[in-house]
Amino acid sequence: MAGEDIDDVDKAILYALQEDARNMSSGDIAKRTGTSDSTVRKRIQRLESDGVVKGYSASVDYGKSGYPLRMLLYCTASIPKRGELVPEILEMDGVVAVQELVTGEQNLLVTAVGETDSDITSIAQELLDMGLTVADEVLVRTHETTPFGKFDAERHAENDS
Amino acid sequence: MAGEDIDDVDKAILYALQEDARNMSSGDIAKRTGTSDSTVRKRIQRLESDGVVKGYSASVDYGKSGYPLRMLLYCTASIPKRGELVPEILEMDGVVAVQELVTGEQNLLVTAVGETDSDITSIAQELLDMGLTVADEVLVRTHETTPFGKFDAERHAENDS
DNA sequence: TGTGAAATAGAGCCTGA
DNA sequence: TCAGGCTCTATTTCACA
Repeated sequence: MAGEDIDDVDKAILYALQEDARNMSSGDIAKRTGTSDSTVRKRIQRLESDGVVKGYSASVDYGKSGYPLRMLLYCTASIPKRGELVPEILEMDGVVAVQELVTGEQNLLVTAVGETDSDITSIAQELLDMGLTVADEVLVRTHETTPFGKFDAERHAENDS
Repeated sequence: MAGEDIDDVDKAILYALQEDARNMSSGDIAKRTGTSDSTVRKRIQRLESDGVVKGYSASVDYGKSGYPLRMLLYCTASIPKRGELVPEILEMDGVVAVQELVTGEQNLLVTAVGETDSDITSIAQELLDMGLTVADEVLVRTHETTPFGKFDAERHAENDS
């Protein structure tokens, strides 16, 4: 019910918070949007309580912090139990992400980070112990993310009067 | 060269910043680590300049903000050009992540977000125009992330005096 | 590591659509 | 009635020693 009422100011806020969630002040965003800092702060609170903003996280280079291995583990779970398993998998030491995929097979994609192969195999073993099948493992060489472009007002400057 | 000198204080900082990069003050982290807030702030600056912390980003629920489609696009690129293409792909409107995979085939994994199918097919077309082959597309039902457990001092309380 | 100046966030109030 | 903007106070940050 808190869905589609995302206007251009909200998008600009979301984009700014994706660019730099820690150092971007409400005043900075206010300057971009032509509003006041208190308005931006209240908008952010609303976006948070509506669940549009789920949280703020530092992006860490795991390689530089001593954990050079990043792997994708493709798992198969029975359909009814798939969703219930996700929180448990997220608690596992070394798992940084879990995605439910809409495919017949290999419907859980687990991203694991570790220092050595044994860290990863340990996670794979835990997944097996939960009753999951680990169908494939792929090593990730690089991983880059970027703010969502459709929140960027600059790039979508077509329909403003 | 800025690699392995990550001590327990650094790990606690990294964990705290992954938990809540925006609202976690240096003082909060100082209380956890038994140091002072100015020490924490200087540590953070060092982690940032060393590239261990790559940035801070808001985690957005794209579904609730009007973009319910999240897809994984598995692409094949010739090995020599693969790395050079990544920045260009990240610039594409709707792409939120690109990963280089260490496999013979399907060695680029692009995560795209959109409102409708045509948003995604548009991205797929752009990838084709770059000379990439889109080998497979998978819809993502849910996507959850979590802080890296090995940075959590609580969970690894074995070798403290 | 600790201190003082500047900036930022949060709560309450007021205005206008 | 409610969202935007203003003001005041408590925190937080930054630069300095």
